[in-house]
Amino acid sequence: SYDWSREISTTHPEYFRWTQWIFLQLYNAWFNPDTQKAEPIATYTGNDADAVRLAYVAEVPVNWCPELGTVLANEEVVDGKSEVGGFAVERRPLRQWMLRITAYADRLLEGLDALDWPEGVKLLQRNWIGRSEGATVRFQISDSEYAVEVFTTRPDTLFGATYVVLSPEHPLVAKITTSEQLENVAAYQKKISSKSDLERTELSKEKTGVFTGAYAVNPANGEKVPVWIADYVLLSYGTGAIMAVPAHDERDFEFAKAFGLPIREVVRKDSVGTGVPPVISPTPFFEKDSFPGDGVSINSGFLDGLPTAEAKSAMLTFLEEHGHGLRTVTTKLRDWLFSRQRYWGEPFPIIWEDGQHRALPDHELPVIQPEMDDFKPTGTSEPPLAKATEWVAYSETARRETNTMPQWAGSCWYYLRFCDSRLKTRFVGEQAEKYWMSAAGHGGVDLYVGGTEHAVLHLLYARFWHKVLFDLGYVNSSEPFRKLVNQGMILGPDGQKMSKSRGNVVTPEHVISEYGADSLRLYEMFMGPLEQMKPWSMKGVEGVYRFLARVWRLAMKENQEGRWEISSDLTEEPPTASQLRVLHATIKKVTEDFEAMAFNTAIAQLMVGTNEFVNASPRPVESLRILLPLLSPMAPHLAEELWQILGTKFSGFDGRASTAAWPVYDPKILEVEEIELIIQINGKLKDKIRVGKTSSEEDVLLLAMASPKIQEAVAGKEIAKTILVPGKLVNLVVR
RNA sequence: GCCGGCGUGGCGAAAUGGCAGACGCAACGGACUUAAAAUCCGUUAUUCCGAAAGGAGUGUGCGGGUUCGAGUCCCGCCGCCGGCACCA
Repeated sequence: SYDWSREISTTHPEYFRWTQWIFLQLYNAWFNPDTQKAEPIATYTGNDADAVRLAYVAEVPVNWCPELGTVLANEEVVDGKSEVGGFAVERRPLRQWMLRITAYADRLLEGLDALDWPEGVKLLQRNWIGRSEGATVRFQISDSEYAVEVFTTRPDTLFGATYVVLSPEHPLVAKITTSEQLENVAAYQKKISSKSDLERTELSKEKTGVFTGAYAVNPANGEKVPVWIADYVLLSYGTGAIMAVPAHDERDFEFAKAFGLPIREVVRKDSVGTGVPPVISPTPFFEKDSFPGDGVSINSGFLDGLPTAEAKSAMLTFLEEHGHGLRTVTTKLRDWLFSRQRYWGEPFPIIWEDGQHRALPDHELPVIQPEMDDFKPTGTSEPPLAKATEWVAYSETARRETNTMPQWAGSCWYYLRFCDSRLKTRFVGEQAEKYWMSAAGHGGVDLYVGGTEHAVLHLLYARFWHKVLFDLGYVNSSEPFRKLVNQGMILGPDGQKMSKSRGNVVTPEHVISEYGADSLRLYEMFMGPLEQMKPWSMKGVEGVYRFLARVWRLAMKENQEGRWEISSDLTEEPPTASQLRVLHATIKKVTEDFEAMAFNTAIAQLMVGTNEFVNASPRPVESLRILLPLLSPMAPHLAEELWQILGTKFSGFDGRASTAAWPVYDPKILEVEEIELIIQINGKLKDKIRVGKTSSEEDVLLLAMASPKIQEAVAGKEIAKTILVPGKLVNLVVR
């Protein structure tokens, strides 16, 4: 049941004052690469603190929709137009608040291993972080002061780099393009800039690009290779430039074929992993395919004969020794764009003065946005709060930050607030945090149930914030959510996702008014495994409704006047031996299934337990003392009501809630004198026998052989082997 | 294309490598009832043999394998669902 005294709202000032406070902890901290931890900014000894803060300001390109007057997320932009309304969206650089989540990439990755999360969700986070190891390699532009840096995971293929490609938006393009190519390059850039990211990736098949006229020097062999621009290279990943090795990269291969660029083989598949290069056979290849796999280096000078792994490290050593490159790790993860141009959302506790930002002191929190008649977008890139001029004017010379935080901010730490939701002096009490979040050695929330849609959003953001709070000593656990379970979606009766347009939506209100909340809850748990998607069925609800009615009639009987009263069949006589066994089997199964969150099978067993007593007359009241508490967590209204009613006549139904009387099973009751063994011949079931539970193996075998069916089956055959699994079966292998 | 999940009766589903289909729905038959609803009892994977009692065989998407024994473990396919997608 819920403890409503802990209810919180992330939009309440008493809550979001602490969201703002946590933001200030990020603002006042930096990530120390030596300790791999966040530390107070005071420990930073460099000369530009603003360049290392975990919360910082930067100019970044955003999806700006002039018509809607707001920035849109990538997901909200379709084919270069806004998803809502279909208005044009343009890329525009804006001054934004960013959170340095990339500093935590390695720890966010490593931390996943110890988490009890579905592998699928862990994988989504791993892919999202997208860590890859490789090298940045410097290519000097010939006859120029400039050099281009590329990132590659395959430094071993450097001898096969036959051209270089820059992203069309790369700043170097303007500097190195020759006058003859200027027009072509400009036209191509213009064409690309009008495309959204989505379009650029969707039309992914056809490779396009333009030669810049410039050449770069391959640092491995001194060769001059042409420099191109192409939209298959993304500015946002790596260095925004690549060395193209068409023989060993599918995309480079397609591009090279399209534009007639040279293809040079530098890796051969080795023969059976011996590391020895195969006898060079006539080059059969590059009619159709590149070879992106590992092998042995060829045509590569000092790398020749080395397997890929060794060739990589030899090349890295060479690059570092000669100042041509560095070992580098890149991630797909970008820093988190943390500001929005919206009225709602937590205002930043930040003041601007003389072009400098600074934190508000803690005692001025919470910062609450003013009441505004017109809180709509301004039509410019100015946030709506900029119109509240009185509020913005913090002092004669200082102005408030007018951006607000995104909707994710409040949910990044709410689980901590639940530990201590009313505390005024701290975001969570130290003792409360220790008590609730440090259980079972690991810490973090014991069990978190939610959908997969949060995999790389909320679940990643919250882990990031939690690790910062951990580093700064505010919490005791390094991870927020120790165990995660994804509940499956309930589909419409047609097996399709519920949606208004399909007309297959079933509302809980409708079900509750028809069958009651107990039936709704019980059916949802009975439908199937928690993690699984499953279709709704009204007939199924009726089934559990009938089951609950049976439980009711176990205790109650309708009298002549049509009123329900305690059934006269109920007796204090103890249950029969077989009834008692069913009851204790039910306790065992329900208790264990609850631990495993296998609610569907727990309910099935409760049905078995109930059915055992439906026709019993007299009916031992002990059955209800045991069954009601087991049912209570899933059908609390019914269980509690019966518990109270029976308490007026029988002992043992005391005033406490029925769940508090959770029974414990007695293993002795579950033991049986005789067990049924199955007898198989060559693994196929042939007969069953009953044997005493203490029977010796010899006795069991004799009994098995005595069975007429077995006699018949083995007649005239040789028994080659006998397998006896105690308490389970006898298997005779015959020939 | 890559990654992940899932394929078991008419349906939702059970099954530490050991009796496949628990439990529920639907269907059919019966009891109660003037009747219906409600309730209770029974049958219900499939093929074949048998008048019946009963018996024999086949079955967990497909094909192999490991094992005394495979729905379960391994290899290779097929299908459905979800996610990512020019990440160098």
